[in-house]
Amino acid sequence: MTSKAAAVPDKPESRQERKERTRRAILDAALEMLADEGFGSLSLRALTKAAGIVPTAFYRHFSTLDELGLALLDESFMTLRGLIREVRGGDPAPETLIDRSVDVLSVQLEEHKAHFRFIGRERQGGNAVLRDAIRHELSLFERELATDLARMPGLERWGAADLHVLASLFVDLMVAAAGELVGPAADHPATRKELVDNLRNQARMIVVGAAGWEPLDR
Amino acid sequence: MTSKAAAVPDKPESRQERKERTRRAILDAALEMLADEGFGSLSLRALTKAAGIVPTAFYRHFSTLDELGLALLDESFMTLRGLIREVRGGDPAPETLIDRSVDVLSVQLEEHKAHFRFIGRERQGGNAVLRDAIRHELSLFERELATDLARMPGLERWGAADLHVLASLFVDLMVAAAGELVGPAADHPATRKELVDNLRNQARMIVVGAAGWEPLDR
DNA sequence: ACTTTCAGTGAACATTCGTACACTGAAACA
DNA sequence: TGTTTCAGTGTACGAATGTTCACTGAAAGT
Repeated sequence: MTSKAAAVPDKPESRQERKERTRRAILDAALEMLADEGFGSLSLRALTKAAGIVPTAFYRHFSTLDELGLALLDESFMTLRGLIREVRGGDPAPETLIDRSVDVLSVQLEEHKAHFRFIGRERQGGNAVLRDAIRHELSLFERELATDLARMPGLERWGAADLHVLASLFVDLMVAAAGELVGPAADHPATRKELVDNLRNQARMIVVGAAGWEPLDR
Repeated sequence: MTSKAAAVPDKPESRQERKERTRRAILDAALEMLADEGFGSLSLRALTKAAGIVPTAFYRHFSTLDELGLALLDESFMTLRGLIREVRGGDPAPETLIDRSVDVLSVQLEEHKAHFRFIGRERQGGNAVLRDAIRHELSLFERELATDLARMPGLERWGAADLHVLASLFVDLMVAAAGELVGPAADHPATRKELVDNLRNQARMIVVGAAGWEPLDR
């Protein structure tokens, strides 16, 4: 097919190019299979078959299944960090911040559905290594969010504990919303709109709470 | 051992008594194993071995593994409903309601850790049947919570949409907190106290938000 | 006292699993 | 040019999987 009909000479393929290509095939196959099953019940044989390689070839890229899981986590948290960066970029007008954040989340969630689904699944999943890694990364994410929030007008005098309360509320909200929006129910546009609208209102109610919040102790 | 040494005559065991006993053994074994793995990777052979029966005997109680999962869900949501009932009972003074709810949740969570862990795991787990069932039950739970909230002072004039926003916030918060509190990190008393304290503050911030909330449209 | 019911047994099955091992062939290197 | 490296192949293995079937023996029903 592509050998002669294609106009581009796609033949010359470096050795590490090819390796990287099958590595991606493995990662993509895993992400697709993880839509139907948990990481714990992921079969190496079925995975490699879906990736188009023979079972034993897997070990040329990962020495264990857990290593594959951690690689998937790296990818997934890359996109999660991209989310916060995209929200931060542009105008940081406090008024439009909620709408902007919800919109960005909605778009990124649709674009990298597999990554967020993976995080949401394995966050409470059976594998202890993945679970702890996700917990750690999410706490870093929350911390980063907290430092951002500290610069918001009206929150300058909040203590670390207050910021933690608010940031964890937002993270919990994001995780919960992501869990809903990656599900099959969110494919129906009207249902998806309801979910996003409710998410926006939830965020607003939390912001109202933050506005009326009197900082703890001290 | 128990045949002669025991003072109680534990011999006379009815047929359905015995059946119920092994059924419980299966359910308990499953709940224990589900602390380490997802339902999707639950092995029927390992399960029946843990329950003290031969693999094929499983089918005398459940015709499929999914049926076992649904039975576990029934149990788990029984305890969840017990939670809301216990909060409702006693004095419904709005002032102490948050502290009371958090305390009840903390105790019930410790007492029925396996049930809540099961719900939290399979909520985003691989099995579509369990996932949908949990989603449905949680939406019922949220609805029930919403009708309770509708009777609270200051919320009498809220619309269904407003109540949905607040109730879903509380449910998300409860699910998130449960996920943290069933983990091994919550075994350390100091860590657990931090988690519970933060949960209480999160609930308070939401309540402040609800107090300052102006109902949608109309 | 007999027959029936049925929870639990035990052997056997076809699959699927993860992994070890020796291999091939082309790219990278000398 | 000849040599080395190494991603991917193919076979083979023991272990574990879910499910079948005929069975046993004691409780339940007659």
